[in-house]
Amino acid sequence: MIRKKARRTMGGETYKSMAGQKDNEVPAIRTLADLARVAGVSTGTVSRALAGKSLVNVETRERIQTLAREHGFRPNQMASKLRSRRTGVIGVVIPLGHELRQHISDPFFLTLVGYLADELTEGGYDLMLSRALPDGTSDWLDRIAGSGMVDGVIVIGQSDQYDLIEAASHSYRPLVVWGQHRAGQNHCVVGTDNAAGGRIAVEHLVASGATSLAFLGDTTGIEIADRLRGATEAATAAGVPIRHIPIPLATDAMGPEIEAAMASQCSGINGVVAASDLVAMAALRCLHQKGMRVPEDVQIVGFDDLPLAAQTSPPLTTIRQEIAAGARAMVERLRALVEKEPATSLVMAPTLVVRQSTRAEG
Amino acid sequence: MIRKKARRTMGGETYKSMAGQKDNEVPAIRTLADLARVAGVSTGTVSRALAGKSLVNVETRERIQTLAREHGFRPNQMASKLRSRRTGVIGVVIPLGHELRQHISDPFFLTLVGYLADELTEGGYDLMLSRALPDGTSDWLDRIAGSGMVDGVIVIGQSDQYDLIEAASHSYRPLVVWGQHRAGQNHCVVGTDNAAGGRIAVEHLVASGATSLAFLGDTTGIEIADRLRGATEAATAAGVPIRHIPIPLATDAMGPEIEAAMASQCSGINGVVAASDLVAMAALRCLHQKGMRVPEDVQIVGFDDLPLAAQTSPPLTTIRQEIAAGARAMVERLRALVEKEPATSLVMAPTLVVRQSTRAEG
DNA sequence: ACCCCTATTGCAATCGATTGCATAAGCCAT
DNA sequence: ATGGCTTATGCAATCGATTGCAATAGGGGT
Repeated sequence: MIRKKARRTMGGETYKSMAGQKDNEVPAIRTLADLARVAGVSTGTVSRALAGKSLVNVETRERIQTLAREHGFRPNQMASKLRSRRTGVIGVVIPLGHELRQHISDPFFLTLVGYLADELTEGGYDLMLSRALPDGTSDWLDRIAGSGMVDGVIVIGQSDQYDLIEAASHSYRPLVVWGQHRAGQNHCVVGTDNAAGGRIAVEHLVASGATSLAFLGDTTGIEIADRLRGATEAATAAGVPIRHIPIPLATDAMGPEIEAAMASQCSGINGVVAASDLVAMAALRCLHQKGMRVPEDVQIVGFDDLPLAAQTSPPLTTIRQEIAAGARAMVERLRALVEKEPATSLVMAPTLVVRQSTRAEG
Repeated sequence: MIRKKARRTMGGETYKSMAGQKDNEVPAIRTLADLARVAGVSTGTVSRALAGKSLVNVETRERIQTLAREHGFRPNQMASKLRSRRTGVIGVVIPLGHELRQHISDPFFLTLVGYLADELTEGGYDLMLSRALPDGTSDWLDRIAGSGMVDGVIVIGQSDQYDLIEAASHSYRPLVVWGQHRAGQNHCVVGTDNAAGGRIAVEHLVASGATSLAFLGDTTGIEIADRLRGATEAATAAGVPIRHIPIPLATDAMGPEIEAAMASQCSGINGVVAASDLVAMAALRCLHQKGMRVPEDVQIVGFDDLPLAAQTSPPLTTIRQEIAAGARAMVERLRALVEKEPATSLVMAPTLVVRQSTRAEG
């Protein structure tokens, strides 16, 4: 045990004294103080020079900047952020509340993450990605928000954590959520009018001849529940029957379940509203295997308009969510909140993108 | 000017004194010192107690931990990381060297990011996501590696930055790259044997009756170039002609270009090796529109085996890359490197996944 | 009764950059 | 020549947690 202890200590020492000297002949400049010594000025001046402040002499500033570049010096961010009380990092969290099987690699989430990464990088922020598995303790949001590591938090999808998010938003301000808006809610949300999306989908199906509908998708997530609500309303208004088939949204488990569900419950259905493009794709494939033609025998409308919706055969008619615009809006709002300014929620109108998985209207 | 200065100072003060008091009646405990005062001990003891060290009395430790939980106190990570010289953050970078149009939301990258997020979170690390647009200055890797914000860096895809990565690996150790392995390289890489993948694809196509082949995909990325090389070797060995059609891999621009390319160059082709599943999907759709049947008229083999490869119609025969296993391997290796232990590169064997876009062999 | 030892706890230096304030130098006007 | 002003720089406190070392108290052995 003593030996182990000794070894560890020595290891630490070795690390410290050798760090950065392996491939550099020069003594390696690691801190502001090092650079200050080389430049013959104080650390304060170096700090100001590197920050490009006008307080320092132009000549001095450039000399120091050149020196820093030559030595590949970059100030330690940890120290900087500690002192300036600003991290320049935004936390992006995906709560996986219902359906633990729904992996973080869900295409919709990842597409949104991609756009967020672009927007945040553009604005000089870094992006810290976390997945949260809410358990009983329910401190997943506090943990990341209160860690002192991030200036603000973006939550992608409310899952079944709506109440917790709403509660957290009262004490933690720089918080923007992708999801469903409810009247009177406190937290700033950006999302799509899901009910309208469901309605539009059904109206399109009815207009192009569908007479017996199904809604495919589990409605634990409140966004999905709202899509079903809109779809049901429109179906009722049109006098067309609609059946709800709550298959899970998890990518990997979708295949078998959808086949079982469709085999047993879908006889006579000629119009399908899918909770997402992925569900629609699974349905497409399932129908194809059963020898049903799309859109001749059954019409399908997806939801999301992911890039790959245009790549299926037939290409998918779908309800488009403006993911890129949404990402931009979220970052704008979060920045406002970080600056202590107010921000209002945004509910975007969904649009129908007609491709070839439905017939022409009329 | 004086007024402005004064205002700024006051603003700062206000922020400081009011922070965290908005929704809390209690004076809010923000620092170790605050908690120490409440608990009647020193900050050192609190620090040790929260870290769960055995040095402190069990009783005291539990009292402090309870107190911390009650007040929702969480130590400031910036300070902690500064002192302990360990950030617990891994940087994940996607260099977009060739093809700036290739968005960060490329499904393959994002799938890998998803798995990495899972693996890293599991291991107690956070993940900082960056996209890098290498320009002339070429310091994108140093910038993130030397920022002091991360313990290590994972680079997803070498793009056309192989030399820069190789160079950086000499001075920056905790670095693991997803991509192509070259003999004698210094940086630790995890990836697939791309040449073997190309070879397998061609062998399968030939075995199932293809007599005139095409390879679809731009080969600026060295991984893709290697796939083409393997494919060409196998075609030559089998005495079957193969044509290279360098369409770009960018998702959005793929549609039109692939159609133009296939229209002009693909007459007589009955076997296609795609550089990725996405390219394969585009080809699939294109052929479908032209009335060609897959696999009866043309057979297609994709590359990657993304989850959605099973969802196309017909489902895609493809060369599988072990993305999940790769992510795990990368994290394992990175952890070793962070601990100053050696790590060796890993080249995984690709496997053929036969679905319905190719005919039965023999 | 005295000394040694161990289990706890406090003290203060430290990580590295930032920034308010003080200081110094240079310049102009009186 | 002196005071006022601008510009440039240095000094030292500060951000908040960690940790080596010192100090204290209580327990046991002789």
